[in-house]
Amino acid sequence: MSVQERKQRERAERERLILATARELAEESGWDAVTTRRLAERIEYSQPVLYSHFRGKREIIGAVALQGAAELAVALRAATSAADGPRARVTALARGYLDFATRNPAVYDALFQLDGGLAYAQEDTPEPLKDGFAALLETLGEVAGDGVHPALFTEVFWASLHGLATLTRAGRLLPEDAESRVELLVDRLAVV
Amino acid sequence: MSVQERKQRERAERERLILATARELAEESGWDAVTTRRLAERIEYSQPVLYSHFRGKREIIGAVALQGAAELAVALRAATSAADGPRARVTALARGYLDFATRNPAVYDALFQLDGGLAYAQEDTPEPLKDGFAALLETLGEVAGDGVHPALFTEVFWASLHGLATLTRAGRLLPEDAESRVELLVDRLAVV
DNA sequence: ACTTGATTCTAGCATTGCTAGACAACCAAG
DNA sequence: CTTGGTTGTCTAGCAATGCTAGAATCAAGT
Repeated sequence: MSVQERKQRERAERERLILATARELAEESGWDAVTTRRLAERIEYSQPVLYSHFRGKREIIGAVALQGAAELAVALRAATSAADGPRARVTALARGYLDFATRNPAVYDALFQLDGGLAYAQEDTPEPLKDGFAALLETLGEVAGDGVHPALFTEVFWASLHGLATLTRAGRLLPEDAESRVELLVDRLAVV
Repeated sequence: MSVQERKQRERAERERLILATARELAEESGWDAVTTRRLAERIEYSQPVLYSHFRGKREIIGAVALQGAAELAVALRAATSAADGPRARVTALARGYLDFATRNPAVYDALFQLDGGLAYAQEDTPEPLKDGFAALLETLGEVAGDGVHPALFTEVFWASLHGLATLTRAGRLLPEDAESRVELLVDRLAVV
């Protein structure tokens, strides 16, 4: 048995290596640069090995997205926990979210821009994704306002953040006024 | 001279054909399906002809994006002109925007998701893009609220709409509650 | 030592964006 | 009409992509 166990361990280790390398490559030069050949070369295996772990490139993106969702949830909870009062928590949440998108553009792309073959907003949505949304909901639910469904409010707030994040990163919005935009958004949307 | 003029006309006509076909193909099966080979075949010319009109695929996307920007501006002005009062105009604007994104997903992608090699939010930004933003500003400037820069407010509102549009289309938000989200957004962001 | 079964690699397919160089069509001058 | 040159278009090909079939290799158990 121990032989098989060792093999399984090694296999799991290699899978981690693949994902870490894919992410590294993507953050370095974008997901377009993550070709199966380059990835295979970096992990010092041949291409077909990748396909023994993942169905294809899409599934690799999906796996990175799941990692990212978990990290995003952690980052959001860390950001809000330091703040006092609902209003301050929402501001911290917004800043934390945009910060995450700026600092991990490739992971953010995997999560919300690219096709990783994941199911969103459904029953079979993977746990990390649900938890990411839950992290948003925890803080935003407090400021949804009377008669407004917390989940609906969270969706709208999230969409706004997402819009700011993507438009800024795509050069459609200048980064200078990022902070003013966040303040305006929180001021208007959150009911305190 | 008339010979040259005819040739120029024919050339311009063919350029229109290329763009219309690219757009058609993109709306049919997404921009990934718009390959230079398929495009060339549809217009019944060989691939290199495309490169005598555009530097490459990116520039074709950019050209479609410019068309789209002009159409979006028209659509937004048409939507708002029928509404009475600032509040109704903003609602109409939001609906019109999301409608445009839903009805022309490929064009919307060319405009705001893909790289068409265009400059945004700068001096050398092409006129149609500036005008698209202007169309938003005309209606949103009215409801920015005291002490809030109209352009800043427009950016935030636009980002929210963009977030709703992209997340919905990518399956990250369910389309059922689209209308509720718009109402909530307008209610909170617009100062009437 | 040998066989068997899993694992990994080499080599290749079809498709992509893009381009060089051959070829043909056309127009102006003789 | 013929010729010469320009302009335009096409054929053929490159390197890179995602993915896969089948050969080669390695390790485990007898």
